[in-house]
Amino acid sequence: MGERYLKSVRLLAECMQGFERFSGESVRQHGLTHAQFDIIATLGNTPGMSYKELGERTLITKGTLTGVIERLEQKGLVLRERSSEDKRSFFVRLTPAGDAVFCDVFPQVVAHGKQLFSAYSEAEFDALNGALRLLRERIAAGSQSLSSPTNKELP
Amino acid sequence: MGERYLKSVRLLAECMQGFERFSGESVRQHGLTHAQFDIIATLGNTPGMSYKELGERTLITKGTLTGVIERLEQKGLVLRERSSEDKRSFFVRLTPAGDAVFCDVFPQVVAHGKQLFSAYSEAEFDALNGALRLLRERIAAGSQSLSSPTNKELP
DNA sequence: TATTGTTATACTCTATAACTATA
DNA sequence: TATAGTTATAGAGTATAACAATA
Repeated sequence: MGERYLKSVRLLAECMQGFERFSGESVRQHGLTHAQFDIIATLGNTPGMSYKELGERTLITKGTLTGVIERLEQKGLVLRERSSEDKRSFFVRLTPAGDAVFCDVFPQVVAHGKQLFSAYSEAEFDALNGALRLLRERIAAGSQSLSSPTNKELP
Repeated sequence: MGERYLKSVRLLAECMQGFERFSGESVRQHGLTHAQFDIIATLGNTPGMSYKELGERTLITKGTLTGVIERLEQKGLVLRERSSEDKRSFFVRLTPAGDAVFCDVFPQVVAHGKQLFSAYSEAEFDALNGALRLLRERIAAGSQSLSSPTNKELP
């Protein structure tokens, strides 16, 4: 079938995979797994967040998250504090050491990325970011209509 | 700190993650893991390929690949044949059952995708695909200068 | 009753390295 | 020697479900 958007999806996957080829090596060299770096990168440049929010952002389910955070805590990279508002909830944030790793690992990813994007013009940046921003919007809109079970597809 | 392309990378990751939110559920409902679906999707609509090529395309290392293929073989979804040219090498391809799964799982991913892209205009498609195609090219060019000269070209 | 996070189970993936059999 | 794939190992991620404490 002429499912045209399949090409978009495949392109997206190929680009993401290509980028992971870059970043994966740097991440592993720092003794971090993909899931662990996912957490570090999500917490980086934020004041911290709850397990729930962290799980939603990283697509890591709560049962798994407990273990991943535990290992990062043992490495001294993250900190857990009970929320004062909701005593069921934890607030997770990077320690100074965790922030140092974030700042240390990311430039390495960035160094590859810089090389990758060095040939980009202003216009090409705008085109890429514009296209991705639109896609992200549509994905977000689609997620909403899917998560509510009563919502059927539109004509 | 004006690393502008970091925004592109983040957008790319968010889009990919958003799409995985869609596809992940369908894939798991069919009893496939992410890695297994990765193999199925890579073998789909191809005459088959060697472990080596499969590993390069999916970023799954050879030691892991043995196990993943083994499980897919036990499920009757893939077939391994010794290459007649190079007797060290195997040729892996989907069985009819595997192809059925590919055709069965993919439309479900596609059904979500179709809804997602239903609001896309011709121009928006062109913009997205053009931007992604350029990015893929640049990533490929960057990869060559970094690691092995494995040249992958798609039509 | 619903939600946040923990624990338990069983399995899969992962990196790495040593191994075989071809080349 | 080099390459394609296997095996072994130890650790980590994963889905799922039952559970505790809190809301």
